[in-house]
Amino acid sequence: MKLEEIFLFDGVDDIDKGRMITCFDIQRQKFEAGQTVWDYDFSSDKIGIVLSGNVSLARIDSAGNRVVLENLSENDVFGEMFAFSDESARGVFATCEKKSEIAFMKYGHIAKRCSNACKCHTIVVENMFRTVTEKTKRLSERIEILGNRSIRDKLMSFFTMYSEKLGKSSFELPFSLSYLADYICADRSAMMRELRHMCDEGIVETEKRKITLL
Amino acid sequence: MKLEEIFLFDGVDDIDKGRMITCFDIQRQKFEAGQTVWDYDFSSDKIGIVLSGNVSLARIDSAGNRVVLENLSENDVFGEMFAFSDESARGVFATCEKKSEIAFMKYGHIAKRCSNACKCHTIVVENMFRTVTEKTKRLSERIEILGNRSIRDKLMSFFTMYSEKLGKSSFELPFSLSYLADYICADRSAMMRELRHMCDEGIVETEKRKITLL
DNA sequence: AAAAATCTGTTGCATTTGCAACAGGGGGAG
DNA sequence: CTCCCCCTGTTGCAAATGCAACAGATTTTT
Repeated sequence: MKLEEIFLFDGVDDIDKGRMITCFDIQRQKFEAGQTVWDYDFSSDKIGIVLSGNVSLARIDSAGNRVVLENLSENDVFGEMFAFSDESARGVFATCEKKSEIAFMKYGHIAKRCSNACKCHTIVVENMFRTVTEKTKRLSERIEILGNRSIRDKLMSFFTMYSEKLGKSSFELPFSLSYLADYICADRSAMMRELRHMCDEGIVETEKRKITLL
Repeated sequence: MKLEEIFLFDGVDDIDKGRMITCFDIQRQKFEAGQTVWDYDFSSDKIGIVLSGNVSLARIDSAGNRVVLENLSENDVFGEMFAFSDESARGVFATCEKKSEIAFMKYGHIAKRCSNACKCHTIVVENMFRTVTEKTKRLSERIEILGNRSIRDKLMSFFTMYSEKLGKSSFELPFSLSYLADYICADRSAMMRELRHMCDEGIVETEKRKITLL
């Protein structure tokens, strides 16, 4: 993806876009699948924007458990969480799932107006705000799902939300069942078992990744 | 709390503050404990800022389960999540825990520059951005905790995070054990039992709300 | 001061869940 | 084609969890 296409510059006219890209001092960097983009052990006010590929933000605790916080794809931002905080984000890692390219820039360039005080900065801040807000929504949805105490309720929450989003009671999962188990933070085999029970009871119908709510 | 003290206006000089408060058309409203501030069934681009008291944002699903998404106190914002979205936020309610006062304003006033194009608008947007970012962090932390599959791991995640935040290995919980059980989305009695086991194994020491990590 | 509400703490029991282990199928790489 | 990897699907078993129910302690309200 080109830097000009980053969501951050939506609504900014081409001439200003060019200026801002220079002014923001954006670094592009390519990563291989499995590579760690950076860990947050050293504080930094850099943020990353995914230009291509897939990046996942995860935390690994002292016991070695890995919890995926976010899955990021094209035009998603990460690192804003730590831009302000003085406390370090120990144990948080950004890892590339696929071959990916990422644009890095200092958060300060967005928040503070540059010395030129260009008008279009306002638009950029608004775009950034919109993205962070959407992220808040995604995280809240996830909490809503994880808040359920049984696997069945987690699945139903997820299915219902996804089905409402698509406006269809029958749909194909956008990812593998393995991934779904990770997303709802449950054991895969236990999830499969529960899915089977739900089928038996006539609550849903499943066939591979195709789910139908009854 | 006075409107002048809202985080949104941090860094804005007094004269501009006064202007903006007028320009933003902020409505103050008082609520009793237990009262519903609003439900998001009807879409709206209003956001709320808690001036005093406590407000909790929760979702109630079709089965009647209640999952608290956020607990808000003085100077916290809510509703930004739905300011952009066209899809309704069905089943999300903001409820006052205590007697509370809330300031309402249209999101549009923050994001778009007003016709006067006052310079200080930029500061306000930055403040808003900072708050939303902090919220993102809070939500991520919660996901990290809920991501653990056992109550023990949830507790350890929470205790470790909180203890690191305070820089002490011994601390008093900022809320009741009942509340803690809700926060980690576990059954209270099961949590108490697990807490006892952890004491027996010498991992922690507990006495009422006082926790000591060993 | 009495009454009500909330919080802490405990127990038994049925159910759910995680874990470990295995097997077949499909797709991509060499 | 063959090998390898990942995904789907299943099972037995031990352990963890939720649920319901109870009781004393503490706090708040009347």
